[in-house]
Amino acid sequence: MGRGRVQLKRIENKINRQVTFSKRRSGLLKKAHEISVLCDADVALIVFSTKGKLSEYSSDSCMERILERYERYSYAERQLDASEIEQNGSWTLEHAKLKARMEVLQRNQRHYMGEDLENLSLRELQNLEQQLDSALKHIRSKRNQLMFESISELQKKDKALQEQNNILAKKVKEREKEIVQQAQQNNCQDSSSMLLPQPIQSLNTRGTYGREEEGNPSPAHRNPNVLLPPWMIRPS
Amino acid sequence: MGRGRVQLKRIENKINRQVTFSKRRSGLLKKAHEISVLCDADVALIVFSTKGKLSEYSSDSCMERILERYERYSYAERQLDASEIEQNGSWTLEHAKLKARMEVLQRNQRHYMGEDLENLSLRELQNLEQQLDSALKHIRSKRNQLMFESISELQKKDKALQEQNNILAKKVKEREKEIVQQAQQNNCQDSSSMLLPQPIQSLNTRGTYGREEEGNPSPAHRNPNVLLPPWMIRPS
DNA sequence: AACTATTTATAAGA
DNA sequence: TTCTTATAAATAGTT
Repeated sequence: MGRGRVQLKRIENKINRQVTFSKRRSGLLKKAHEISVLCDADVALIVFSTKGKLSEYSSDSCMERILERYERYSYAERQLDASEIEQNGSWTLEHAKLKARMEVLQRNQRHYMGEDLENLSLRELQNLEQQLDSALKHIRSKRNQLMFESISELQKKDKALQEQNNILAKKVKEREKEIVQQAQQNNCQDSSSMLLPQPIQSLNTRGTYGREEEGNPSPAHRNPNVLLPPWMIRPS
Repeated sequence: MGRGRVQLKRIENKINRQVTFSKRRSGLLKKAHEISVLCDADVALIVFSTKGKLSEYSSDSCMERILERYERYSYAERQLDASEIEQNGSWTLEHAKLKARMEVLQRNQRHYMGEDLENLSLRELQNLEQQLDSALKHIRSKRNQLMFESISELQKKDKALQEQNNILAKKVKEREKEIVQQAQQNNCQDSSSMLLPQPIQSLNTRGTYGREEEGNPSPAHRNPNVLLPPWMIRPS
């Protein structure tokens, strides 16, 4: 349907193939919907593009329901384990299905962990690779988000501690004055600077958390567990 | 498409509905096949008629394979069975355990796909990241292995074809000589170079498979299905 | 099942 | 990607 007759073979031009895919996919989905409505049929349609992108259509009842129906039907057709099922009662069927699905999940999981790749085709490997790649991106972005949140929280805490620190330092100075005055009153001047506290050093304000120069570790680095979250310690 | 416009609603006349179903079903199956071939897509189509009769189509890889692949994508598993289990007191402990394990697997799977990361701690995210990273390495190495195998196989084939090609070229030259001699014998010299064949151009030996320069496509590129495996065609 | 008048889908071009 | 348009294909109603 179009300006030229079309050969039923793979379209080699990539752009063309992509465009045709897009058009035909929407046509196919439309027709799947139409037959399901017009003829009251239950339809499930799953399409993976070359690049592995999924499109799906399912009529009224959801996809899983239709797929289950399909499994049931094809089970019945193949009459697998029919005897076993009848022997052990109806729940065994559910149990068997559960087991089968679990096996699928486990196999997938192994694939996600990069194991058990021997039986995969190049195509499947590529899909897996793409999926994992995008998953990694999500995970890394999530991790970064958590890290930034942690950083800004620490900075807030830092600021609060600074302020408290200043207040305390002032109080100490006042206390010192009182002592000095008392000492002068008692003619005894050798205790002058004994109680002067070292102000607590702050994190720098750029969120870089020390190590500005090698060989000159900041206090935060000498005592990393006090202020730094665990992920800050490893280079990763 | 037909002699009248059609409303997108259930056809009430039973006969009509059945006929339309039959026609449209075959159309739908055809189109599913076409898109799978033309656009190199993986398609699964399941249709249950009103009466419950099953029709199905699946591209190259078998139905089960595609459905598995689908399951990998769709993990929005219904937990309908949970209530069912409690209703039915006869469920064994083992079954419940199975169910629980499956949920764990499903959650893991979602994590492996970079989904549902909200409740993970930074530590967990890092573990996940490391695992996926190493999985990706395995997968990529496996893919490379497959690709190199394919390449060396193609190179072998290429070499063999080259040799055959040379032999044929020699034969043709000899044949040409004979013809020229005959022509000289007949005092007729205008057929001199008519049968000189073009030797078949080889793949280059570095395994780069043509397209060394744009605008000068190699013969392998003009006829990719002859020598190239599918993954060599896309740049991906 | 076949046959067509029409509608629809879509290939190619912009 | 989206729109347009000429044309191929699908199919509704009919035989």
